[in-house]
Amino acid sequence: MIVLDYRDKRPIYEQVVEKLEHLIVCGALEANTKMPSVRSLALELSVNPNTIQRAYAQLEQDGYLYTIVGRGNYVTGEQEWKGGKVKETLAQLRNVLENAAEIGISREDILCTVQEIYPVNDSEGGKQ
Amino acid sequence: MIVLDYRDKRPIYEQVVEKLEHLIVCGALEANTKMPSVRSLALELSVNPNTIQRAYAQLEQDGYLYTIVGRGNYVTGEQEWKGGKVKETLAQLRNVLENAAEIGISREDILCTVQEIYPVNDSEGGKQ
DNA sequence: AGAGTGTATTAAGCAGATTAATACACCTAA
DNA sequence: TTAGGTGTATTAATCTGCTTAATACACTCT
Repeated sequence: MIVLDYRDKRPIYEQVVEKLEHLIVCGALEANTKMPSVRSLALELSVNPNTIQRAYAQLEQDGYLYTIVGRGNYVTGEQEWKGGKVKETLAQLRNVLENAAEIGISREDILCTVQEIYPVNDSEGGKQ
Repeated sequence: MIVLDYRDKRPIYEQVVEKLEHLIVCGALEANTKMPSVRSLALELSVNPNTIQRAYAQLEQDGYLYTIVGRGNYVTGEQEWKGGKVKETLAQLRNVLENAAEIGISREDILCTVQEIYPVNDSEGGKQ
């Protein structure tokens, strides 16, 4: 399901949180999908169950999973995390842009980078 | 010169690196300015000299300081770090934009945020 | 010579991450 | 009802990195 990077200096549980969050956010794991049990994922990653437990607890707190004791952990619907995630991402964007402005990166260079990720053809005006 | 945040969970030396880097990047510390000695800054921050030594070593490796043994640490010129910093910042920008696209943030919302940090009046066309 | 500088070393303490070994309550299916 | 899988909690031990502490040395300037 996921692969750990042992060169990464961060705690294992943080890596697990990050990778599972990505799978959920990008839609690879649909809402209400049953996650692997704490013990089975720990076995798969050759890691202690406590470490996975900690990762799942974090994901639940962040709104990406919900838990039914005795049954397992399940993926939440987009509405549970979408708002917070958008807010967080826009805050990160402002932060990076402020750093960029501080070291003199031009508005044109910024817009050029936006164009890389959000491509738009001149011919496709405002509507489609 | 700088103030530590004890709520911050990161190592002290990382905070020192970040804050001094900011002072250099934003121009508060001009090129060839003499930095406080390892011992004096340690005293000012109520921290061990080894911790400051580690921060200075990191800043030197990143091109923000140069060292003359027996004399002290000095701020480098912009050309020493500008290139790497620009590259790093644009890479961060691409990363955030990719995350934004993934969760469905619109191009318009992105451009609106850019406008916040890089304001431009309609009346001021291309030249001034 | 003396004071201030960067640098290096060693030892110790501390906090967080991780492992390990259990234990308990819950749910589900046989 | 029972057995197995589930989440959850607890305790102890180990490990790693951060930090402090106490030195020591070579260098530069006055």
